[in-house]
Amino acid sequence: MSSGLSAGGRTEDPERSRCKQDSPVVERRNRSGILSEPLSKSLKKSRALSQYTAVSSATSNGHRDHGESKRHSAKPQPPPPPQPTVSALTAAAKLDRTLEQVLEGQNGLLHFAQAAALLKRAGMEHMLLPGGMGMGVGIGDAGSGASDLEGASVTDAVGGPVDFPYGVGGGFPFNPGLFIMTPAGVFLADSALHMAGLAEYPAQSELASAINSGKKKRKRCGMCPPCRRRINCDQCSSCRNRKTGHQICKFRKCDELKKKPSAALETCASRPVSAVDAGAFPRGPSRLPDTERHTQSRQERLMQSDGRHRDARTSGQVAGQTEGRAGGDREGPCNTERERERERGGASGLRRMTVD
DNA sequence: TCTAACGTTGTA
DNA sequence: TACAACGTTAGA
Ligand SMILES: [Zn+2]
Ligand SMILES: [Zn+2]
Repeated sequence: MSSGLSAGGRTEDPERSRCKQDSPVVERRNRSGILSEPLSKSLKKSRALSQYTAVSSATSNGHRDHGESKRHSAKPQPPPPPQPTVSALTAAAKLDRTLEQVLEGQNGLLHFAQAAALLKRAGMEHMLLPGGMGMGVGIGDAGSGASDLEGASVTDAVGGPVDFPYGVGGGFPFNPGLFIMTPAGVFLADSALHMAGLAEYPAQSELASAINSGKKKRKRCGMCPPCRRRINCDQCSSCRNRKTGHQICKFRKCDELKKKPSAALETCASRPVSAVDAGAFPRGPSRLPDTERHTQSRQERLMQSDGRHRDARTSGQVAGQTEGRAGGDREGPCNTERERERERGGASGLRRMTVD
């Protein structure tokens, strides 16, 4: 099974083919560090996401037989681990995972820290706050929390908005939800600025506008379970069709991106992404209106049910070490909020700030 | 310039 | 409604 099958069906991806032939167990890592499973050759047809989802629990890791079982009756599992040979591989994978997880966690926390720092600074400048915003800016925290941040979102790591360690600064609650972190920069929700009395803070970037207007592509939030996942399942249609589909593995598709921009905005804007996860905010509609989301329904469900539960680590392929790579998607926070805000009222959704 | 991935569109 | 493919954006 694992080995040599060249792409099963359609065009074989160069990536896969080359790796596969080598060894069944070989981890195929691309420049980004994303691992691709040895795609089962058999997988020619794409299975519906629902299928992936459905089975996931059962197969967590050791159970699923390689591709065969999936094809047969068992449903294909999504990202379950490809356990090729396992032993050595596993060990290596573990190391990788740990590493990347740590990195990721740090990355996420870093964003928070950055955002917090920005806000803090801004607050000080504008409000003449005493300096002690009480937030040491969790960088330090990041370090500690990072380690276990694996599947959890940053928010989770910090305990949610309520527990946000950064504390309150000068009366300004550093609620993670107020920060919109994107690879392009850190944005502050309007509400955040208002709270801090910085509503007038300049800096709305063009980028924000562009994204809002839909001209720019949104980016992965980098914090949701799918984003955290570094392994390409190689089983989903996106993976199998990577060449022509140009889509990221369904299990790695950012939750935010799965939502329509407008929908995403609602979600994000209403409450912080992380906060949402944490359940800290009452948040109204966690679900987007059908009209708003297309892909979301199936994909989201899929990911939520599967993706969230089983992390990349579980899956077996560890993906990227530092995902620093690739074009396009580095981790960043969700910018969907902006869009949403914009729909609601204008472009004042977020303010972008720069950190020094 | 290449690759990864987002967004859109078309088809089943 | 979901999948597949294409075009385009974007980072390295
Ligand atoms: Zn996949
Ligand atoms: Zn995400």
